[in-house]
Amino acid sequence: MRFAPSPTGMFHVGGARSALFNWALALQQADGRFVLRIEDTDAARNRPEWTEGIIRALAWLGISADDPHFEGPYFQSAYAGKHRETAERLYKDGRAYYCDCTREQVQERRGNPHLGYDGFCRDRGLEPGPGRALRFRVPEGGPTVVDDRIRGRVEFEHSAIEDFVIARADGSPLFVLANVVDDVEMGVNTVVRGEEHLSNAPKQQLLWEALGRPAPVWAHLPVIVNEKRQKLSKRRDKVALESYQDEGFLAEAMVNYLMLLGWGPGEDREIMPFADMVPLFRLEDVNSSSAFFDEKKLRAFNGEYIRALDTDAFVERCRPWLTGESAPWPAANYDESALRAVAPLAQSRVAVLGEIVPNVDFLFLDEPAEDDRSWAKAMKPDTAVPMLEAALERLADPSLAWAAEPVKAEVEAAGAALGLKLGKAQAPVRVAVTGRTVGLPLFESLEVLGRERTLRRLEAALARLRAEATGAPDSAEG
RNA sequence: GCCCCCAUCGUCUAGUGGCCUAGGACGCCGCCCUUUCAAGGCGGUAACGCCGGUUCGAAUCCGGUUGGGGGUACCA
Repeated sequence: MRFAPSPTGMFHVGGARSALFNWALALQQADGRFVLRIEDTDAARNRPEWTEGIIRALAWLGISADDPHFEGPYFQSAYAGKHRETAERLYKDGRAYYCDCTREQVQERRGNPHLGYDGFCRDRGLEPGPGRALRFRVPEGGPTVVDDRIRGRVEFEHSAIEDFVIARADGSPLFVLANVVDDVEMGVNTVVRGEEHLSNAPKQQLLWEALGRPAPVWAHLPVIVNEKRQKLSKRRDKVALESYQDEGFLAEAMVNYLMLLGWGPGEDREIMPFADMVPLFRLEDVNSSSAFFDEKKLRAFNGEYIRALDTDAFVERCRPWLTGESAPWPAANYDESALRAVAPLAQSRVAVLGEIVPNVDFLFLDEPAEDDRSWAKAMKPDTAVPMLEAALERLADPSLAWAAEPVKAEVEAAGAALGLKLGKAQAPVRVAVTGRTVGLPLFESLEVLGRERTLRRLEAALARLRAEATGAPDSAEG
């Protein structure tokens, strides 16, 4: 097994799925190896942080460098000598030849920019030299048959494969060559990669044969597409694994979802830990049609995984959003015991961990969050003012035990006196205290918030309501 | 253009000639529960691209067609 990404951008979900499939296969055998090779030969487009990102992302998915099945990372750039050596050998064996044609010359001869190389230098016997690239001599007749574990036999007529370049004029190897040379060196026997590489397979198989090695087992995975059914692109689609991680997707959920893109454990099962999938995974069972990356379903999976956590684990995993830089409240305001008190209530309400923030911010913010739409919806002066006044009066009673049930009873009673059912009566109170019409169960929230802060917020809301009523009516909002 | 891949509900898929009046999941809709919102429960919506074959019988096999997609670099 091997996974050979190129560090030319943020690590994305397609690469993650390929890595996972490779990983599952490697784990199936005691001596299975998952070789991570960073293909960094395109110096202009590589950056060290991308490489670090790949390793970090793999670790997040559970593909850990600490595992004995993991090997690497190797860096392709370190094997340049071997690449050149192999290119030279291919030339000496007559399997490749030098060519000094420019792209313009080829096009001029063929008259069509889409037609490939015409073999002009095939028999010119050019020696190595400046301006001369090395081309592989594709055999004259017959096809190369790629035996793909997912797609079956795929035939490529040699007449349709041009004599492709394997080394640039400066001697540096191209992907097709470097990739094969490294795989040969590293003893890779199974290549599982995206469908976009299918057209490289016959060329690489020819190279393996030219080097006197049996070609590896090939498996070309269906591409992952966007809603327009185009291959996911780093430019236009949200594909970075890191962005999902930042939003609060659980690695377990991401892994589970990704494994289901093109494959399934069978028996109508979907939610399943990776470890249980490993023994069940078979390349032969992988689908060959492209799959849409459905974030809605990913979210549903994530919700399932979040709800399956126990409270401690849930709190633990929410911590980065609660105590990190992004938290909207002053760090000193954070109170873990308050959080723990409402955590079970929040757990079934968040689909991604990041959503914990708007659910609990009323506990840690000095003022409730400002949400104009909520205010406009719940704070209709004719009902909100009397309701808040009544609630305030009842809740201010020092003999009232400050707990969810008694508080609920008071608010309910205050509403009843005004002819409001609890559903209506609680709305202004909720907005006054939390800033929003939706959120955690209100009375449990008030219990945790405490009497003082609750009363203060009710007063503040009432004051604002009165100010708006007596203020400039022409500027009132609908 | 050329080469190659693909084709079941909106989406991910089950299905490998009769078990299919096509199953599951996400989504969507409705109902129940309910202090909001979720979660949960119950129910519903919705698909074999098309045309020919083969066969007693086709979502399943074959051919064609249409439609998607990938590749077509001295990128990876």
